[in-house]
Amino acid sequence: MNENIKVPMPTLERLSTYLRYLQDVQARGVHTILSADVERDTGVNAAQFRKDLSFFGEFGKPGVGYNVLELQQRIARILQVHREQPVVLVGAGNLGTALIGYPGLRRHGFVIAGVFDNSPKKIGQRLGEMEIQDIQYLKEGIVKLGAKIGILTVPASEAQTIANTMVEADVKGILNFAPATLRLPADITVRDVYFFQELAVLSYCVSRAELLAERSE
Amino acid sequence: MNENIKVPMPTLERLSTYLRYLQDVQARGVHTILSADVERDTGVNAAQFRKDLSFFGEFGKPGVGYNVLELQQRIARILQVHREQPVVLVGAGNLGTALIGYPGLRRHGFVIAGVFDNSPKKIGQRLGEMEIQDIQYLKEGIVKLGAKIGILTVPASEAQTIANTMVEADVKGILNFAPATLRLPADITVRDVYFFQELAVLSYCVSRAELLAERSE
DNA sequence: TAGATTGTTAATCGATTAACAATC
DNA sequence: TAGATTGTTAATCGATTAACAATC
Repeated sequence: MNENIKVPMPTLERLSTYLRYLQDVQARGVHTILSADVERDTGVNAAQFRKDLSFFGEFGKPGVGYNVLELQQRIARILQVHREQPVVLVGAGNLGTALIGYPGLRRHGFVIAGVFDNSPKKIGQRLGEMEIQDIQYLKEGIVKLGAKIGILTVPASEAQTIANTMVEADVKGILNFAPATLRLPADITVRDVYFFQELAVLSYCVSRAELLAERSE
Repeated sequence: MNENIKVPMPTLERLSTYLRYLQDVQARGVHTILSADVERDTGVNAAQFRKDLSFFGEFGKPGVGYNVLELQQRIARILQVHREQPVVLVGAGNLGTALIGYPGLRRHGFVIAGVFDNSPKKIGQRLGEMEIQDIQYLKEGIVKLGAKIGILTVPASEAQTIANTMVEADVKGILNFAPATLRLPADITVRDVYFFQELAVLSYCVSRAELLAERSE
């Protein structure tokens, strides 16, 4: 392991898969797992799993395997999901509302601590336990909450401006649901979730599968 | 170009980015673009863009560039999003409801043609223009609609069973929002959308950025 | 034609996986 | 100790990008 090594993004993405898997096996009362188990149950190659972990230290015992609870706790700590973390959400439309109502986020340590919108109709209304705030106060609001992560569920046309405000308020990571390419400083991490892209990929693969099926008839 | 060549997944994923970009520039009244424009505006390397397209044929004129409208139409056709396509949704919870209310999907050709749930409370209720149907009739429903794409917004514990039913009904692609690893035949395409993973990656990157910031203080 | 940009080949880069020495 | 599995190195595989001949 090396403190300063750059961790590949695919490795980072797999960490949460491992975490989920560890929670599953723990719920089943299993205390020790092997990298071979991970491969069998998640589809991730066993060497891949060991290599991924090696970026962060040593986690297993040769000849024995991995302690489920310990591995779980250490991965949670690496991802900083071992404690609650305030997150700000901008855009109280359908999707934003769904995310607030999604219990999975809080269960994983992400607390939506503030909700903002620009619609006079929505401002002041309650949404779950929160009151929708005027986007005009976004910057102060984020600073006060100390949120370093923002969720963007606004129309594409507003995404860049709001993202800029978030960055001014010292947000360092943005989960972007708006179908827009955000231009932000290099030290800001952006994750795009783009439903149309997912469906378009499916659409391509499905049509290709049908083509191949026809051909073999 | 070669009819039988396997298109890399990253290429496929970028196609919808290109499509979005082309719609943007078309709305601005631009008729021709260069691969260099794509790089400037989307961040995708110009050679990457040209290489991606080369899997599907020739699209531009050397010395001139690409016709926006033509390129748009041809990519839409490759992705099979040039015409409406029925999609079935299972799980009428918060997220499912949000997706049904999301106008972006229909605008891109994906019509949610059937909604299913297992909750007696929900079955029979209206949701948008549709009535929530009993999941018991899922298989027949999918066959009747002719849906080849399914959206799964159910709890993880039910995901595998429902996915199996979808496949029995000849669904070929599944957009899976359930935090579960689906085990399906190799010819079925699955795209996982996993919010916690996205947030966990952000969480890691944010904490790392803060670490580096502290060190340089 | 001269200038410009494509499509494609070749070089580079990075991620995955196989193999094995270290170690429990 | 013998057997088993890890952590890590080396080999493979695939994707990105630079370079350039083809072509408008």
